[in-house]
Amino acid sequence: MVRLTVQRQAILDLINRSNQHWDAEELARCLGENGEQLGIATVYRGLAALENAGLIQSIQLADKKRYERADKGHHDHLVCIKCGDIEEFCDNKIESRQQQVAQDRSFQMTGHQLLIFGVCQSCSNDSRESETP
Amino acid sequence: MVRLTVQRQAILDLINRSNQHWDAEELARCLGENGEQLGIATVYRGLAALENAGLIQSIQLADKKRYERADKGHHDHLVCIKCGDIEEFCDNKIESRQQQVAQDRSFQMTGHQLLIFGVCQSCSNDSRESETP
DNA sequence: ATTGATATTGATAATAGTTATCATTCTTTG
DNA sequence: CAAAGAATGATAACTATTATCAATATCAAT
Ligand SMILES: [Mn+2]
Ligand SMILES: [Mn+2]
Ligand SMILES: [Zn+2]
Ligand SMILES: [Zn+2]
Repeated sequence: MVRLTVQRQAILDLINRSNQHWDAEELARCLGENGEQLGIATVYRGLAALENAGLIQSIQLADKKRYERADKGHHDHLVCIKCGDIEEFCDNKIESRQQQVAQDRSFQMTGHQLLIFGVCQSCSNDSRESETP
Repeated sequence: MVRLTVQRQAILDLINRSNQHWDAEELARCLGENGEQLGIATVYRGLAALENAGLIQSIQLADKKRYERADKGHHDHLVCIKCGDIEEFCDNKIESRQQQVAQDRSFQMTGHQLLIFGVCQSCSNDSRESETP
């Protein structure tokens, strides 16, 4: 299993204390600001190790990977194309239909990722305000 | 609307004649081998322009974007983690549940992407053969 | 505790996919 | 035809991530 070095523990603690979806750079910066400065390569390796161990989870966005706490369990995401905000949801009907789809094709599913893109509530309020009525 | 230059027409034709999920590099190489050599930047720009116009569609994988015919309409994908093979499916129950999830949160959905990862049938056959029984 | 094997770190080079720049070459429009 | 507007292609630049490698740290016996 993973060796929980001070560096990895720092990464894990920060992620577990928060509710965000962190990218490697943000994480390194935040740790640095809190006196826990670690090399960017160590952050990438630490994140990979922690994810392998199931201690954190991630989502792959178009440009970068983002990590979050694993104790929330599996869920999927709504991504706002205006502000980048990420909301979460889990729909059991969707989850079970996916199993079915895979089974129907003799495809041994190991995982999945569902991203819903669009405009979040707060962003659509913002644009409504600035309309010419 | 898009200007259908000879370069873009070549890209579009190749995609429309095939059933694959092309990345920019593959496309450029294949065109080059068929006497339609175009700069890689032109390929990237052409793909973006054609997609904007709705003439092709794409999926964003972890490492790169892959393009395919648009006339098949929307569908989602099963990606084999062994051989990279990409299968397609469309499940109306999943599609409608997504609408519901978005609506419930006042999230204005503009699109989505569902990737199911796992081992395809042919790859799981392969590994069964090489087992010690 | 000492030693030797193994794993981790951090600085930095390298890689991969993609976008930006810019001079040149089409197209379109008046 | 001439000016304005796009598109092209070579290549530089950029971003996220991985590879390299020497220096440390940790582990597992002796
Ligand atoms: Mn999440
Ligand atoms: Mn497809
Ligand atoms: Zn938003
Ligand atoms: Zn396969």
